[in-house]
Amino acid sequence: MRCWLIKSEPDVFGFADLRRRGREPWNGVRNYQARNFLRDMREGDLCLFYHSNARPPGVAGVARVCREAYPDDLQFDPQSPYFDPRSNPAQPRWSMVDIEPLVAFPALVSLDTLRALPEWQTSALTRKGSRLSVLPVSSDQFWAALDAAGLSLDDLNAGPEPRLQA
DNA sequence: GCCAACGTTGGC
DNA sequence: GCCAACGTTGGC
Repeated sequence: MRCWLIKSEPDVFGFADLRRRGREPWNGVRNYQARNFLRDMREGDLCLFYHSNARPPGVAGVARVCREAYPDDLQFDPQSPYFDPRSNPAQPRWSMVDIEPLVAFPALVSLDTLRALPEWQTSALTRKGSRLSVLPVSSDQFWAALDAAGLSLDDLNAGPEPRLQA
């Protein structure tokens, strides 16, 4: 099982939204490196759900991949901001996975907190100027983030988050 | 294949 | 709102 970090702007779609939805297609990724990482994801992989463009930015919880990569339908929708006129259904350019919420962090683990952890020194997340929205995370980094949230393996094994009311 | 112009990301 | 860093586009 691999670990990942995925970014989302909470004003647009935050971890609480994922808890309300129960499950969500992770669409709109339009960067080749990030897309390739999406395609590497396997069912059951864990994702740190990161809030970008937030004050403060940081990890809000853990999600789990519940469907592996398939074509992102928004690339074919002319009404969508994610429409890509150069893609075609025979050879879709962009992919998405489905994710579900697993554990909400009791409190956000901020970017500042991650930066202070030795495990995170080498991450693309903490590297200045890096804008990658999907990136691999080592198991050391994953557990360090979970520990910073005050959580343990037991909390992950407790199973999916109860669905929030919409 | 180079590279200038442009658009976007995302922390601050 | 600013702007540094980065990716993409397209003329040549």
